[in-house]
Amino acid sequence: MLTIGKLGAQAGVKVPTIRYYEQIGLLPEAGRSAGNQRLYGRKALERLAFIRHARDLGFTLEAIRDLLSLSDNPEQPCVAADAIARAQLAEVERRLARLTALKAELERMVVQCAGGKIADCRVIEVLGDHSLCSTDHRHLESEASP
Amino acid sequence: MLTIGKLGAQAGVKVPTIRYYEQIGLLPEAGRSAGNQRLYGRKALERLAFIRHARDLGFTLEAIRDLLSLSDNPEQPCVAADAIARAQLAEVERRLARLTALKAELERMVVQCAGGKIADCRVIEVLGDHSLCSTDHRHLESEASP
DNA sequence: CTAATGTCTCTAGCAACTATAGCTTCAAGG
DNA sequence: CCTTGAAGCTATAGTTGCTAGAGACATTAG
Repeated sequence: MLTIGKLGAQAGVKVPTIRYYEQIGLLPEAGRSAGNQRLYGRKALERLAFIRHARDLGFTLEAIRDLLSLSDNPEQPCVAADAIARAQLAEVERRLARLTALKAELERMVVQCAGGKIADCRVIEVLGDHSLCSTDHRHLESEASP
Repeated sequence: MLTIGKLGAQAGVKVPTIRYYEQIGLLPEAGRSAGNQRLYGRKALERLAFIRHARDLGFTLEAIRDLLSLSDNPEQPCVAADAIARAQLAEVERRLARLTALKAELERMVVQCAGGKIADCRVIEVLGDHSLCSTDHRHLESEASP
């Protein structure tokens, strides 16, 4: 049996985070010792590892909740889990595209800063003036005006 | 003179967000009309565009606060602004690396889910079992254990 | 002049934790 | 056996960057 501290160390999750996961129902309420301390077994460790891993992959806690409920009834078809993974993949690809454009722009900014005064600093200038942006990068304007 | 709505439309920032920026001191308190409504001029528009642009590039509001205070004294050397931009670039590169690994794993998950039952679905398994991860993708274990 | 839209303040909420305070329990050393 | 320090407990509040709602006042189009 593991105390919450050992569990957290093994799963790579901080102690308050484990209690938080229990509080929001991602982890079942743990059994307690005589002195009211939480005790965990192998199943809890696996479940927490699952959550940890999914978080690392960028799944929201809501998506993880869905995945867990799927894995709790393993006779259902795989379609739902597949859909969740596909949605996440699409989201990841969107973020990748954004970050790539963003990186290009930041590199441009950094390269152009020749160490002069702020007055001629391209970092400030580029941030202040949209027209200095690279060609067709439109900075989420579509996203931000709904 | 622009009302807050026009300002927001021109800068691509929602009205409550502008009030929020004023509240946390990123924008100075705006002048008011006879009827107590905020009124903005060209300078406010520029400052807001700067903030908007920097947010799009992923700068935190704290970093933006620093950049703004820099640009308010334009006789200083550029080094600080350069450092902020470089830090931002490094952070973006970290996120890119993570997302790229993540995408590979999600693709693997989606491919392996061939439409069977959950019981044989790798999507769940991959997330639950670290050892099934692709080669050397270590899922931030280093980052998460401080 | 009225109706619709816009703006005002204030409060509360979102995700996903993190931190603090003030206690109790546990494991190990002397 | 006792003490001390780490680890645990609960409960509450804070974080970042907004977003949403309520209820009242201002402005503008027809």
